[in-house]
Amino acid sequence: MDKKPCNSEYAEVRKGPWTMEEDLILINYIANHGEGVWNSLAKSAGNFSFLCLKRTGKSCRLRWLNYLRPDVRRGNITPEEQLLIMELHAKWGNRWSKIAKHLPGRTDNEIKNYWRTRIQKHIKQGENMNEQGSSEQNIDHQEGTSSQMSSAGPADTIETYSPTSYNGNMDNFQAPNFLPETNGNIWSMEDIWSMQLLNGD
DNA sequence: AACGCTACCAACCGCCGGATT
DNA sequence: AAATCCGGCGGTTGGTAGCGT
Repeated sequence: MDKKPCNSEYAEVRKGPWTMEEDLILINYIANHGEGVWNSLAKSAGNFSFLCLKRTGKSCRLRWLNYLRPDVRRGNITPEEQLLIMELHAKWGNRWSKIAKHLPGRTDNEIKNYWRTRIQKHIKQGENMNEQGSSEQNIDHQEGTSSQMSSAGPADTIETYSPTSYNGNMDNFQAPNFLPETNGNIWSMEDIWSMQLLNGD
């Protein structure tokens, strides 16, 4: 599938991390035209702005769904969410989007990452323990990996995004006086949305 | 202080299925 | 009915921050 773009305007397609400028273009476009029709979005968003959005529709969709959407919840998975993920995964397997629908604000990508990097790892560790028949001690694998897991859990892990420019208080937020040299990840969603508001949209 | 390792996350890739022509 | 287009999904990878030695 994934047909090759035949249009010359697609000759150069940008890849890699999104910049704040690109985020703004995308947010602006969706604010004005709504979600969906990603391919045409990708086409017209380039014309829509003085800046060109040389991204594929897929890339735009992914960026919006996983990061820019205002209702995306960021930060730690709560124990309740973790439990739910495990339950639903036991039920449905790797149907991440399906699972995500039961976790408001969480994206399939986030859940998938969470599963693969944490839960799956701990399950494997648990299996290894069992294989070794190790009764070495009741190292709490699974819940107990939870010594890590739950501590990696809600309370004490770092907020996913902690941009230097935003201290959590929008009143004190200072908009930059220029668009930073495309290191988009410096910016939090709050920054971007506030920029959006400043733009008057 | 420097280096190596690990964990985490954003983003890309390829495939699939539904919609449209 | 067949071909094409497009959005969605799951798997994988690359970059990097954080931590330990």
